[in-house]
Amino acid sequence: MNIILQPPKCPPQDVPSLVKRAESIAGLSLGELGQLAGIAIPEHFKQHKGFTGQLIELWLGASAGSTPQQDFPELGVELKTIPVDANGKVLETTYVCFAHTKVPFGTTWKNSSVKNKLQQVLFIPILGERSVPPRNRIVGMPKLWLPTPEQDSVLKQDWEELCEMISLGQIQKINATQGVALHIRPKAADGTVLTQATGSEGEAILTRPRGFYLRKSFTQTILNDC
DNA sequence: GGTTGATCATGG
DNA sequence: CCATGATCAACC
Repeated sequence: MNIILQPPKCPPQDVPSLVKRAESIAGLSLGELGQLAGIAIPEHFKQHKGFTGQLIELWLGASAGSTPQQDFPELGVELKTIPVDANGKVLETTYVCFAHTKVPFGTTWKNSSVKNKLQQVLFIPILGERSVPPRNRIVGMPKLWLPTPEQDSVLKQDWEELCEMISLGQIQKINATQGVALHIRPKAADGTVLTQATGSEGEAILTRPRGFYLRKSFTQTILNDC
């Protein structure tokens, strides 16, 4: 009666089959998925922070760890795993993409990488708090999300405000308290990594690389709206 | 307890 | 160094 599951060898041909694949692994633990795929699960994620995402990518047939940029370019779908607790509460913010420390001329919300990434997202909740060993964390039911006009508007406002500060040379003043749904935080291997930016007088400065992240409250409303 | 800022691994 | 995948842990 048991169906022997194994990771697909090719990318899904359309969005419904992608969702179907995601649904087929819902309810299984990372340990089970690892075992079926012949992959060992780390005891903790202290040094393997991207492990869950890569395991799910494998099981859904995304380009295996090689060429990033988009998970399913043909489908226009971005894949995001998101840790939740037993009550479905979102435990972490969600990384969206790198934040340019210099805003290229002509960049608008419509052609921004943030909007591009968030056009269509398949969220896969992973049930398990930090106290739960990774192998015992359970894959939840996937949720395919397309921003509503209201959500798009909120994201657009946050993005425009943050980009305006960057272009005005105020990047040093940006912190993660800004933004209703979208905020900017450091994103680097460690504190020594620096990148080029523009200072308040228009001069070239070096600053920490940043990334755009979705607030927990925002992703929470997405997951709740089923 | 929840958020912000720091950090880890990997590939190009 | 940039960008992918995120979680850790200090701090308020």
